[in-house]
Amino acid sequence: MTRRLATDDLLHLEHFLPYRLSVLANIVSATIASAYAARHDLTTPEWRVMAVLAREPGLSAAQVAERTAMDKVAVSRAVARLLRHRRVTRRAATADRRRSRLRLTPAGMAVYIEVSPAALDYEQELLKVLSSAESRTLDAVLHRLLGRARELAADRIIRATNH
Amino acid sequence: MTRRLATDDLLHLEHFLPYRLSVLANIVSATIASAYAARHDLTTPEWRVMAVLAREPGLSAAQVAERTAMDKVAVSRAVARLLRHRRVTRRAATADRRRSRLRLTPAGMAVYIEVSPAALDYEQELLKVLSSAESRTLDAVLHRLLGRARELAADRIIRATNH
DNA sequence: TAATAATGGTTTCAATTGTAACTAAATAGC
DNA sequence: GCTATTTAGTTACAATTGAAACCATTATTA
Repeated sequence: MTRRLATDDLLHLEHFLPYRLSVLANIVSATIASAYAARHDLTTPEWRVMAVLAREPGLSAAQVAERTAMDKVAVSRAVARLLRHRRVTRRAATADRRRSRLRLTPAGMAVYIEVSPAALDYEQELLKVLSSAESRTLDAVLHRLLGRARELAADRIIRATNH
Repeated sequence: MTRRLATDDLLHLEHFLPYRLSVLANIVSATIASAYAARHDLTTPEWRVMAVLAREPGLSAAQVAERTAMDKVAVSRAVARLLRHRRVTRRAATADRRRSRLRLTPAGMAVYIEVSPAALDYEQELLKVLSSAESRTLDAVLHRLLGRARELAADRIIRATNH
């Protein structure tokens, strides 16, 4: 008994995981950005660069790119703005003079120390609607989904490259 | 016994939920887009508009915006492209001539019917790394997080407006 | 050790996106 | 019924982003 192809068999946007992830991530990022963007004249890429440099001073731009999942152009632009605002310093690495060593200035650290708790508060407010078991599951699930998403993305790239 | 403020107390990007959501959503969206963008000359906004029109023919642009979480400008641009490619039709609503009624053409439906299973396959591939219990939890958790994120975003807007 | 390739990072140019201003039609107030 | 508002959607302009070309330095290799 074959059925006609019905729209029910096809994709329903509201239930489609990629769409839901995208909407959630956008609203969350926009809300957080609205908290620091105006007050500190800080973009999301800058904020990410600062966050990794706070924990690992002396990283190069490429290392920052790795840790923030940004591309090198985005890092370059964020760093340029941070330099102009005297929030980071840059000097050439002694061994390899192509490579830079980036650090937060005290002023940069001060901004980070002020913004960071607000961001963490927001995260806590968001997680209030989950039980601690759900939070743990979410943590594990996101970790595994990200790994899987990277695998699938790599697959595609190989296929696309070999076209 | 008070401790000095350490970077451990501050935000660690890799563990920060908003950051992780953003990275995951981006890689997932980019992978899916790479599947249909080149093959069908279709952008993500167009794809979303098509997906809702497939299920609910005759929606207005504003209704499409609601259901896709896009703003009206993005919908307008996506619809303009879809009209040019003869993938949707538009006529004015009889009652209110400002309002449009949008429908997929057979050609538009054909594209949707071709792309849709590939997108659903991708979703299944992604979810393979989760148990069915985890999938169900994720579903519920995303639903609640989205509701909460909307509340928090609304809060901010009110505060921002009353500055 | 000269020539070539690879790497780190920046710049340029085009495409995408966001914000505000706008047009057209409908509704509300008087 | 005439003006003021609101709503639906588009357009214009600025800011952001992405892809490719680019410069400088280091590594490779013949």
